[in-house]
Amino acid sequence: MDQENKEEKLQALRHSASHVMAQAVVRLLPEAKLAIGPATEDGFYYDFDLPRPLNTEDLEAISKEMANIIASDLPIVREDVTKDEAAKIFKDQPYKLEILSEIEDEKVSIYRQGEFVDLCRGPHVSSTGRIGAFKLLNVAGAYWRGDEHNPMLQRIYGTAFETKEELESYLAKLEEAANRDHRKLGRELDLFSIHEEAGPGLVCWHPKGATVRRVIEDFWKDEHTRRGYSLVYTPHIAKVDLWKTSGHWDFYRDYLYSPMDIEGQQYILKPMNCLYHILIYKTKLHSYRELPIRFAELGTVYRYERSGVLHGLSRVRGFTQDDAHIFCRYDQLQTEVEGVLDLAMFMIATFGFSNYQVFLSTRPEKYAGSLQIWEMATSTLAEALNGKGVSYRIDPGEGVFYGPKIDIKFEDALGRAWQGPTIQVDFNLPQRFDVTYTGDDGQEKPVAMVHRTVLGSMERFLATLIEHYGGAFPLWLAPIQVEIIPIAESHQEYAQKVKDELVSCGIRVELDNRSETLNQKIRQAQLNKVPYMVILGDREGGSSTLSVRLRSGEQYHGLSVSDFKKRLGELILDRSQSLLL
RNA sequence: GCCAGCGUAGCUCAGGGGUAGAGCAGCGGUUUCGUAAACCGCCGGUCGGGGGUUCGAAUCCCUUCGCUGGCUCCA
Repeated sequence: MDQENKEEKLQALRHSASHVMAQAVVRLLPEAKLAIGPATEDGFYYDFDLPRPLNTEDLEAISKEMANIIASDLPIVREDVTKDEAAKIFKDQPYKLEILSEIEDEKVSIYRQGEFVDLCRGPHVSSTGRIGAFKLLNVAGAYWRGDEHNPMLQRIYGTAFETKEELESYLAKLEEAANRDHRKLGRELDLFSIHEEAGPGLVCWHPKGATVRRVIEDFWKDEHTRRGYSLVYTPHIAKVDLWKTSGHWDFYRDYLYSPMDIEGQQYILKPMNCLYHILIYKTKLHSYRELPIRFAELGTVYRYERSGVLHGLSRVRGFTQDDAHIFCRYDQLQTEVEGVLDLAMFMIATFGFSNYQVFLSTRPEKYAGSLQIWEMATSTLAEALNGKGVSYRIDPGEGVFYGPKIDIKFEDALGRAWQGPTIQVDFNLPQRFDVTYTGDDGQEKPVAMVHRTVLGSMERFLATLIEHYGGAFPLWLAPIQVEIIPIAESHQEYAQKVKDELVSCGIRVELDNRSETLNQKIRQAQLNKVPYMVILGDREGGSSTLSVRLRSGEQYHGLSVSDFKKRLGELILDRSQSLLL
């Protein structure tokens, strides 16, 4: 069976499972009002308006009742009825009536299974017995129609598959994801912490996490310099007037922290770096010959995020963007965008991601700038993508109000999508801040401005990397690259010598001098996911060699220190994903 | 911010009205070991904070902070 067909079948099965769940809920809590219950990418949910909150025991009871319904194999039958008839059937179901009132067709379809009936477009499996294996996962609040002004409903999430084996492998995947959770690994591997005393969403980088971050930042800076960017530094606060001029004070206020008073002037923490880059640009007049100018900065910004959305490193209140702004002529736009795409692809590949998807977001309803300029910029972005041979999907109307954008999402080792590079054209700021250059005709012209980030933010990117690698960073990123393990005290002198030699060529080495057993030391190094364990005993000391154990289990014996050193140097230089010597 | 759940030692967790427990970690010893946990001992918590009910609260109630899963949003 082809993939698409199987996918559709699974959707129908899950949708039916959601109906069965609703039926079970109504049996147990007859006052339940039904909202909606679709299939989702990996399961299904149903939203209910219930007289009381659900708890874990309820989920068990609902599961049991669902099993009964499935066991009795009720046929699921479709009926087409007029809207009036439907209105009678659902007279006690206000949410269904609301949906009904918005359907334009004369006839609507309803699905029945036993005593249960639901307004539904379908399709469904033919009977409840066809639902192979299901599991209810959790209960969550959800606003009716996703609008926070509407009442909050209770949503039950579940998943279903044709076979028990598929369900179990899905649950195993969930468990794997939980094991790779960057918050868990961040603590276990001593990478970072967030403190209640300091405030939520504010991250402290521990030495090991800071090392990973520093390696990435150094790489980032080198790569940007190589590609014609100029690195800049700008302050963390600025007068609020700047943000009033930019329009952020009006459009973006919910994300800004309250101003602080400094000698009678109002200052805010900067929520973005672009305005400072514009100020730098504007310190002098620019000729068309100087463009493009590319200012890059690992700029730390602060945004107010509602407490409920904070999440580990991936949603925080203070973060460092790998930001850059390109000031160019419109005729340079395509080349510039192509350059950013090149850089983005290079970065994605270097960090070990192989699958990604590209989206081009076009003009939204509310927009700045003229139609022509939108048209031009959007087609320029499209041409840049075509020019690079990148296939992409269009996200209609999803552009920012100030210009169209390209978003790249990449998939991690578990197939989950993460927000990656974005490239945004901006018509708004150059106009508001009068950002111009002098053309070859001596006339002042508006610059084309591009905001772009490749990694997103250091915080979120590190979260992605931690989960992608499950904490087992490739050699070039690993906070500790080599753990030296002397077997007994008598080997410490040789161990120190080996350590010094590796350290002298820039390798990050730790020597485990503790009075512990070999097994214990290996175990610790394994748990810390150190790429190489160098084991030194009588054999090695006597022959001036090394025994190396990889965290993946392979072993090498009789290596010379110089060969090991040389090989590590190569692997690090290549930013290799492999550890094999 | 909203709904639900959860906060007990550095970590993982047990205990659910009668003066706080385990394992790991840490510390002190002993052990000097060949590829994922040596042995013995010790230290460690005003049970997130505040208020209340009670003779008595980690336990029940209220409130506040934080975390988790969602909703909304997003780098």
